[in-house]
Amino acid sequence: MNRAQSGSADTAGQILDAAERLVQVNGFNGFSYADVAAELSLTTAALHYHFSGKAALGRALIDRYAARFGAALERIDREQPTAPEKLRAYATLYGEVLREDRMCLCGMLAAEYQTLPEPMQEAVIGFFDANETWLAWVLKSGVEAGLLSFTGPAEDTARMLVGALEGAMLIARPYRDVARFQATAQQLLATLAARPAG
Amino acid sequence: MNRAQSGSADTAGQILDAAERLVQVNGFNGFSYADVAAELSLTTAALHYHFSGKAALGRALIDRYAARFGAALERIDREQPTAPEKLRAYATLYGEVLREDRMCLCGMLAAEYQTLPEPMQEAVIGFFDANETWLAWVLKSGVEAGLLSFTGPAEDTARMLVGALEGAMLIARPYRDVARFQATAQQLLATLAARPAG
DNA sequence: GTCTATACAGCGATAGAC
DNA sequence: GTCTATCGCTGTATAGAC
Repeated sequence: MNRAQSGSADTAGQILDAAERLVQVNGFNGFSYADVAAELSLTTAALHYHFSGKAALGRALIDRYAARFGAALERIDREQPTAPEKLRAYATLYGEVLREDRMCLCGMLAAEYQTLPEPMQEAVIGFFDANETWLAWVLKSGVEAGLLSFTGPAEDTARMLVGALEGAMLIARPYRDVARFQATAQQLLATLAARPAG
Repeated sequence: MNRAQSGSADTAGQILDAAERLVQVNGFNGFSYADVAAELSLTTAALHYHFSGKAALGRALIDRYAARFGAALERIDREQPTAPEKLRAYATLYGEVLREDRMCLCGMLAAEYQTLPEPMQEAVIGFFDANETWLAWVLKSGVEAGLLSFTGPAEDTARMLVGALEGAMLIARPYRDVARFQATAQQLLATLAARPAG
């Protein structure tokens, strides 16, 4: 199980694995069917058997990525009891992606958004919406438990967190410096910690 | 003066204006010499007279953008007396770019970093370094004046700010929602405000 | 399910006329 | 300083054999 992260066995899965890595590193406009085919020692014609075109492949990429991310969030909910711990685990998800010299798939696609086919645009928005919804829920529960504190609606802080983490990845990657990301993540989370009541 | 922002008169400047907009919207891998030529009713051959190739054009793009940004920072230093006001003006710079449905040029190029020719990579890093240096200086002066407060080195908070603002732009653009960016910016700045001594 | 072969559009770039 | 014309390459995609 969870083969998606360690490499898929079937051809369609292998195509998705290779394409995913290529998009996360080079962008959707920076990779080609030929790149994927070469990596799997296939021809581009074989790729077209599994995915009708680049747009369909791209959409499948986001759908699988979003599903995997959703599963990771459920796992965090199960394993991390408190809101601050959930947030820390959430930031760690980003850090793990960055450690492989990748950008978040949807962060990369957000940059290229204007050039994407509409089915992909739709799925990118869905990814961010899901993240913000989950984060807002965590933030609210953290406030109720007296473990987090911030001003304004939880939704705003959720959006701030998604944006800040994506941006920290975006900038850290050219520097090839994961510590740069970690420092920002830690700083953001510290900001949300509830100060002892006085 | 400052013709760069309102449209250049000479051909080279017009090419830079058109290419800049195209890169900020579609990315470096999402625009072509043909796009720029069409927009100016020129041929791609004419473009090659002014810029030897796409790499040279890209480098010139960043250099001009960075110079303009540097000038904007100097202007902020002149016109905004206090650190919090400087930071607010800094965030406004980002907001103005976003209002034109553009991504920060170097934020966009950071996403495409791995596919960029080396002279462009170098210039992108230089842009972020300059921003962080300026921000760190502003943050330090704000702390000394008792107007800002944060924990850890000013350099870390400077990096956090650049990343968070770039990320907020990145995400706000697909939603075509400038308010989404403004909310994050405001939240970040509020975080840095010095709490009245008690 | 994968191949060979190929079509066709787009790309960056150059030569040489004007 | 801009044009026409063209080259070589890469891109996505398809037809049809195996």
